[in-house]
Amino acid sequence: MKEQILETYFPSLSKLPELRSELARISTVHTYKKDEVILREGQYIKAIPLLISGIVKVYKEDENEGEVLLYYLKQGESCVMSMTTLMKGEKSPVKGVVEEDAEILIVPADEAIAIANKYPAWNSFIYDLFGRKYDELLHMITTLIFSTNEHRIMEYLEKTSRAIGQTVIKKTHQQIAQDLGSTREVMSRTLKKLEHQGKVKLSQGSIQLLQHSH
Amino acid sequence: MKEQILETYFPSLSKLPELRSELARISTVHTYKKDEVILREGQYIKAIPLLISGIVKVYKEDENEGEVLLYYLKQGESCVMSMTTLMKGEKSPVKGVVEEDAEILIVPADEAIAIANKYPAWNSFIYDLFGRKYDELLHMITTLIFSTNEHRIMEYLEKTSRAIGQTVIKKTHQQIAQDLGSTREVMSRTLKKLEHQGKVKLSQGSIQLLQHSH
DNA sequence: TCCGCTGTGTGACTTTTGTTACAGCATAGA
DNA sequence: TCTATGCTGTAACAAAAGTCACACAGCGGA
Repeated sequence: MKEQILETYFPSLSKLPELRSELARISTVHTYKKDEVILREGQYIKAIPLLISGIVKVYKEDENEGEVLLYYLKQGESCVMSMTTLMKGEKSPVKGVVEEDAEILIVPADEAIAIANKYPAWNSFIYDLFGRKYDELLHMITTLIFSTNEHRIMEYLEKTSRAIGQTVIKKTHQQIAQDLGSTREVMSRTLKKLEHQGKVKLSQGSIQLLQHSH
Repeated sequence: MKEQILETYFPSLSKLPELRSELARISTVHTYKKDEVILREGQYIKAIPLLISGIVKVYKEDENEGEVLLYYLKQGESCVMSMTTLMKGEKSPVKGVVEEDAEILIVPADEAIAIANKYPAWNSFIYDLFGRKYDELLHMITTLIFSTNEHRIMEYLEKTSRAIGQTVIKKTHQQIAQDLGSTREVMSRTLKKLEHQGKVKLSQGSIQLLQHSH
């Protein structure tokens, strides 16, 4: 059954039957509810999570100020920071919160290291994921430097829409402000502007994305 | 001689004599002059660079606007993006420019993949580096979101000072503006402010760092 | 020494973002 | 149906960052 899950959601880890069955043997499936914190900043990594279903939000906290949404983790993904942090024996620099009820395949830390040392395919999997998330961060940086808030909010809405697989995003302006490290008033003002431009439709507690910017 | 270099600058890749001699065998040493572009955005990765000496600046370009300095690469480091990008067969999302004349150990792409598949230590090395650079990006993001320009410039000066190993930074306000994706006037104004605070001393074409912010 | 180029300083203004303060709206539950 | 509470809209102001215009300083070559 776990082999079947790996086969379906983690094809790159399943090509080698040996790796697949070893992963199936050492991992356990857990389910988490919305808003559960599965990874705390400053905590040592005890396991590598492989997402089967649901969505996990990954945040970076700032010492004194607030926190920012970095990206979402979806089906077939894992928290890349976990792997590198684990290898270095350091504490997690990020926080993971369940956004949509999630089923997660948990691979214990020491077993994950053994796997990494034994199977090249595991490293390829991690490299691939790492590259993708790294790209997202790079894109975030250029947006922060070269774009306006307006553009940034549109990208946030698009990213969120893509993650949840629908155009209606059930979030308050306050929540969006928190995810972006800004304030409610600025969000309200900017969203109104976007509505006038016909890009979104606003209602209580939700926003419908009408047009994609790119 | 290359074994000696690995031994000295890449100890984690030298513990296993077998890996060390294999790396020595397949790699070649090249020297690059200041301002040489050793890695272009949009280019396929042909080799993994391991820095022996000198400094390489890594930039991310924005489609329409400018480019931003992401971080410096120093002795004992490598361009992490190269490895993940290489594994995925994609094009480089960043640009690498020599800041101080550099000696670089070049490991050809296909050989690097073979090494990664064969030696766990190589992957540990990459994970470690990746984690460090990822952290730098995360820090950059929180600075962009939660701090002022003033703070950001201080961090830039400190980072640069650390990289070159001295407190006098030979850069014009224009160059700094480019590295940060801002404008010369804003840099001049802010630097003047920092000088009044006694944090830096300004002269033509160079800035002396007097105090560290943290 | 003088000229010219590059680099720097700065005032005045615009745009963008954040802050304060408050009013009105929507919805769930009494 | 009414009301409390949370969500949204918006004006007015403040602060930060970017833009424009121009003066002048420093340095290197003719």
